[in-house]
Formats: sequence, structure tokens, C-alpha cells
Amino acid sequence: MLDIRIIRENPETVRERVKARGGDAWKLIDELLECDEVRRKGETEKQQLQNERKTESKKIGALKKAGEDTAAVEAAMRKIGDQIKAIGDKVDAVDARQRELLLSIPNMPHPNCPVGSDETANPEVRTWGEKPHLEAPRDHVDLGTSLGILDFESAVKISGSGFIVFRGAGAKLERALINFLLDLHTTEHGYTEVGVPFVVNRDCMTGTGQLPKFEDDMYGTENNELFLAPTAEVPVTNLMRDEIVAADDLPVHMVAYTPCFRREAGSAGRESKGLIRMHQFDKVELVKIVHPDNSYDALEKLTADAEKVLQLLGLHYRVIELCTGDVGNSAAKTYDIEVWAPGHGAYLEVSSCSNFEDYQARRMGLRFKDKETKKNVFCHTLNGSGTALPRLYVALLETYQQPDGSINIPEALQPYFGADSIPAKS
RNA sequence: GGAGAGGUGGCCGAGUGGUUGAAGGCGCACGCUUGGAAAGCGUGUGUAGGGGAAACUCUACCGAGGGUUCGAAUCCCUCCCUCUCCGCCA
Repeated sequence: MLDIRIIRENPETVRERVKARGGDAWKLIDELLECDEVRRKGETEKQQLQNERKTESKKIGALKKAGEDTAAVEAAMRKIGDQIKAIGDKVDAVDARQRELLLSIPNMPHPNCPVGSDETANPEVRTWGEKPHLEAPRDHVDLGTSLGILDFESAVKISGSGFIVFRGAGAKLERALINFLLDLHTTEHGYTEVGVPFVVNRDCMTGTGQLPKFEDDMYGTENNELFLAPTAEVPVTNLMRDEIVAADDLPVHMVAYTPCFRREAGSAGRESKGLIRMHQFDKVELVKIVHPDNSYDALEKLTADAEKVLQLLGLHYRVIELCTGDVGNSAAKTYDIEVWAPGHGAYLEVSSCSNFEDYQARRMGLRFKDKETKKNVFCHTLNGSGTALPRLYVALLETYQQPDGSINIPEALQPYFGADSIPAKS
């Protein structure tokens, strides 16, 4: 959520920066400013009437004690009460609309965010490693089903398309990866592990920005207003919702493993083959709550923490920066990390690292007490996958496949997996 | 799921229709006092929004949302949460 004061004071700047995203959201700003003016005028008017009622009503008690007739005053107050009610209703309606508009307007991309209309305009920031030289590499679906570790057919029977059943060494590999990632970030990068509910309420989903705009993409339970978390970002960041933290308690660095649930409606084909796009997938998520002065340094470090995963696993990747037309609704700046999948001959996004500045913090009322001014100031929030599991899994199988169909396990993972390879089926 | 008891500031806690401008205490901050410290004394101590150049000021907020009333922390309704007991249960 953007700061209404900033919008009020610099409408042109805000409009331009929101407009850089493409889409129509910038058009809402005029209506927003109109609401703001009507609301403030109404509030002042209402307050004056409330003041009058409060002062006069107080006298009634004293008058009654003195045995005087208060019918006239009461009638006058009743009239003021009606006026207050009428103005209040109007103000409430406008206020609700203003909030709705504010929740719908996306964040402003950072001024240095590369301008572009879609993902083709995302500049590459850096690459690491090289594409492995493989003769006729097989893809993970072929490899995984041949080895009997990935069972797509059973998943369809249980839940439908977009789900996976891991078997034997395949299940253990998934579990090994989760433990490897959590240990790496807690012991090497200074994050504190949290275990959180996978089901969250509407306030959480609004706080991090999934709602109101993306309700159709989420699995929800209609009756009790709970949602399956689409990412650990939601429950983890919302741990801090409605908190005023001491400045000394910043930064907060948290890491969590959770499954993630997404409807991902309408996608099919090569982009979603096998494990690449799932309705349920595992992810280890990094979340940072920081002082506004440090948030861009924190983003660089967070991205490096995620990259470390791929470096330790020896997987070639590239980092790209999302342009104004591709950066997510709540984010001001985002790096995507894309791992090379030889079997697909494509880079796959395994991590998206974003600085939301105070956009999420304002939605969820997450502040810290500034030492000098003693004021409550909105924190900056960041998160990034560290990393998503399925595409990491894909890259591992496809990168470390051997001519006989077996899979070598990178050294860093061996202590967790308990073996140096997944042997081919005889 | 059932029954009962509760939910008031950073914390404890008073308060069942009108100086509540939320008592009192604790904590915290600053000051006085002191050789230094403790004790003691004094002052201050929330959030959001509106108005104002500012000093400042107004309004709202006693779990949440509605209602009754000239006036609600206080009365009524709905919901949420916590505790105790019962039921169910990995």
C-alpha cells in the first residue's frame, strides 16, 4: 500500500512510476485523490459536530441533577446525532473506497528499475558456472519416471494434474534438499528457522499483497475464510503484522520450509511440463524485516544467499533483474535467479528476490520505533526463495544425469542424501 | 463440539449510563537529591486520523463489529480469542 500523503503531495510522480508497470492501475489515482479530499472534508465536519454534542450532552447530566427541563437540549442533540450519523455514513463509505483503491494500486518500481513492458526486457545481471556438456540430455520426466522416483500417474489419481508423488530415493532427495537448504541458511547465513501454519487467514493474505487482487489464484476454503498459503512469505512475514518493534531488534532474518499451493489456472505445455509448474510444491523461503536505510543492501545479500545454494550444488545459473513491466505488484525491485536445466534446454526460475520497501509493512502495520524521532516508522520487508524445490530438483536430475540413466549427487548434498548417486534401474 | 469464567494502556489493576480529561500501582525516560549508588521526590510516558506555518488543537480507540441513548469502557446483539472442566482425537 502506498502512502496517501505521498500520493497527495506528488500525484504526478506516483502516477508516472505506477504507469511504468503497464496496466491501468495508474488511472485509479484520480479517484483516490478525490476520495481523499471528500473524506477529509467530511471528517472535519463530523468532528466539529461531535465536539458540540460531547460538550452539550455533558451539561444535560448537570441540568437533570438541578431538576431542570432538558427536553429542548435533548431534541437539539438528537438532531446533531442524526447529522453526525449521515455524515459518518458518507465518510465511512468514501473511506472504504479509498482503502480499496489503495490496496489495489501496486507498488512503485524503484526509480532505477529497468523500463520495459514484459519479461523480454529483463536485463541479465550476472551468470555463474557454465552449461554442462551433455550428449543428448534427457529431461527430468524421462529420467525420473525411468528411475521410479517420480510418479506423475499416481498423483493424478490422488489429486489431479499439477501434483507429484515422490517414491523411494526420489522422496528422500526432496527431504534431503529441504534439510540442506534450511541448514545452509541457518548456520551459514544467519537466518532463524520458523515453522509456520500452511493455512492462513484473510488478513495475512491482504498484508503481503496476495489479496484483494489475486484471490482467484489461491486455494481458499469458502466458509471459514482460510487460504492455503501460496508461499511461506505470507505466514512468515505476517508473524510481524501489527507489531511495533524496537529499532535494536532489526534486522529480523527468518527462513521457513513450507509447501506452497497455487491454482496456476490456464497454463499448460512445455512451460509447465513435469515438475516445472505445480499446484503444490515445496519451497524454502527467506524473509527479512529491515530498517529502511538498509533494505537495498539487504536485497543484494539475500540474493547472494539464494545463489549460494546453486553454487554449492554446482548448478549453472543466471541472475536477471525484472523490468518495470514484469516486477510483481508489491515489489519495488526484484532479482530472479534462473537455473539451467539441460534436459529442457532452458533457464528455470528457482528464486525471486524482492524488496517491497514499506508497501507490505504499511498494509500490515509493521513498524519500528525510531530512536531519534521516537516516531513509529514502517519497516522494509524483503523475501526470496532459497530456493523453490521442484525446479532445483529438475536441474539436479538433468545436470547430473549419467549415460546409464543414474544420477550423481553433488558432494554438498551427500551427507543429507546418504549416498553419492541414485543408481539406474537394472 | 458442550458448559462456565474472562478480554481495560508496555505490564498489573479499579471502574455497571454523565468532571473518565481511564483511578491507583509497576515499568520506562528525564530531572532533583547523593562522594557514588539505592531509596525518596518531581515531571513525563499509547495509537490512528483531521485542522494548523508552528506552538498547539480536535476526533476516535477499553477484544472486533453492530445496536439502544441527548450521552456507552459501562446496557443489548453477533462474532473472535484466552482460561477451567467435559467430550472427541494424531
